[in-house]
Amino acid sequence: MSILDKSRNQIITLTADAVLKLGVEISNDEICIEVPKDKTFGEFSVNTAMKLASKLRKNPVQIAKDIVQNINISGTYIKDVDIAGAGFINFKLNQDYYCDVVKDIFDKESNYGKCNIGAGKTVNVEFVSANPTGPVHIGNARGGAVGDVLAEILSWAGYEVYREFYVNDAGNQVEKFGASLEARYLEMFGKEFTFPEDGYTGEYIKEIAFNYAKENKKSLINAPSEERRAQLAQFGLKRNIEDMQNALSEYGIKYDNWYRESSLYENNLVQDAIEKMKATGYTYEKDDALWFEATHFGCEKDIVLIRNNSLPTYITPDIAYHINKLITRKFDMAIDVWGADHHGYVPRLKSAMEALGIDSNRLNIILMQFVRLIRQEEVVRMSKRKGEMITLSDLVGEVGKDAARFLFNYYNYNTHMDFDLDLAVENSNENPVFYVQYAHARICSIIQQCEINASAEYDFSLLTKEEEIELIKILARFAEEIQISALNLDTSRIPKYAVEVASAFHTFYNSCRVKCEDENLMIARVRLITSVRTVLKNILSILGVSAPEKM
RNA sequence: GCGCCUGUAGCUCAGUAGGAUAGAGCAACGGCCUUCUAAGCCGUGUGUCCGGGGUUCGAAUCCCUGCAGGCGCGCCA
Repeated sequence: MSILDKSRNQIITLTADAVLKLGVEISNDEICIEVPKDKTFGEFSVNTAMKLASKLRKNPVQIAKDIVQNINISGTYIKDVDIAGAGFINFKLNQDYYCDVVKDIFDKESNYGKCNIGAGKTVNVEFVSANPTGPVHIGNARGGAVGDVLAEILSWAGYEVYREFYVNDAGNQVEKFGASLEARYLEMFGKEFTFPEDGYTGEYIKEIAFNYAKENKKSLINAPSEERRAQLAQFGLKRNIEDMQNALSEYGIKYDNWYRESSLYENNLVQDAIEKMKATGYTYEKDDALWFEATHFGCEKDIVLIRNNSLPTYITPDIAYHINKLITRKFDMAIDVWGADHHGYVPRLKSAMEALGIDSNRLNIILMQFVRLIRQEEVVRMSKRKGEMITLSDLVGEVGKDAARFLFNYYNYNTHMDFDLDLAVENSNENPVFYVQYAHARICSIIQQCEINASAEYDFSLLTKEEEIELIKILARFAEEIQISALNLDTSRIPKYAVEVASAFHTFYNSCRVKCEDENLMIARVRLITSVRTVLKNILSILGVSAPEKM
């Protein structure tokens, strides 16, 4: 338990006990602790008196007075209790609290910030899952940054986390991919060809066809079309998947597993899923197709599972995949990170889970809003059809993984964000990632120059200046930030918190000298900034952003 | 037409499971380096929280409704 939680629990206990003495029994959950906006009110406040007002038919201020009279703060982190406003009871913390926070950071070090709300639970985080018919593009870059950091946050929150990439290496898109490659292949040899409708038009298709010809002596020109397409598609998929793996690896993402859609077919899991769906009784045949009665589960329309050409639609292997995640592999929770354009698909997949008797709350879908790229103050237009797009590799090459990962996580996934390429490369102060890294580098430099003995006695009660206290207060919140982020599946709090920590440090730096005459004070302050460094380092590692010691 | 997301300062965004006087950064202006990294700090101004109703001690936050933008509503994925 964090020191912050300890202090909160004390406040809850003190309040509940005091209320009990008034002859009213309330549960601890009913006591709601808040942080007052105005610092002069103290660190925490409780609105219990106001809540009890109607029940006791008394003035909230009078109730607050009665409560406060019954509070005994001895032996706690509380220094002072006050009443203000409409009946808020305000608590101030004592120096022991601040000392213990710094000590706690020292003890836990690289584990400081962890919490255990997910202890004993497993979670599968599936993200990016870009189509292997082309490179990882910029839209996936946001999902990659968010998915990876979300996985890391959950891991810090105590979950056992498994990162997965779902490779769509089967089905319609792969057919089109093969047909597109075939056309380019034939074109290259001056043969007659027809380019498929809705085919892939990017330059990379030509490159793949060219490379195939270069690496394979055996010509496909006279092979049957079916074989030719299959050969080219398999070759292209292998290439593309390797490229995606490299690009994502440069982006700092390592998956535990690349799950192949094709393996669902190979292992008969798609057929199994169809049987399971049929067994629910919510399927029927119409127009030579197999339908799932999704309307029964609140969807607007029923869904086709198997087309009249006897091939499954996209959702069918996806149902099989989620059965595999939630039943076969028994993950307590599955998180899918998708683009916002898939939102209509969410209720369909969930309704299939419900039909199968799986609690659909175990499936959490994060919908990323789209990213617009801005260059020279103009929106960069991209067209997937024409193959004009900026890839993840382009982005990492242009702005670096640190800036990209930090900025994508800086905004909540629900916001339609603009990514300004010029700004991200500019090492300016408008770029929060540099602000945070700079704080880290600055601390490293100071610590190096102070050379204190590691076993030196330290006295944190010397850390009483306003800037020191403010800094410690913020450091104390780390585990709570992780917890809230994990509960809300929201990564954006963490980079914002990083900026807050950095800012409090810079303010401290400008008003308190670390390397100073008073040796005891110096030792205490070196310890303090070392704990700031620990927190920054831990945050940056969660974000997958480097923590430079020099800048 | 129906559904989901969004609407807060000139710009980009916070606003913690309704709380006290709605906040940061950037941009603008003015200060701070003979001493630990000025990629930094300090100070100054800004609001129809999209509009309109409602719920209550109290609403940017919850409900209803209107407006604007994005996205979806395939036997595509």
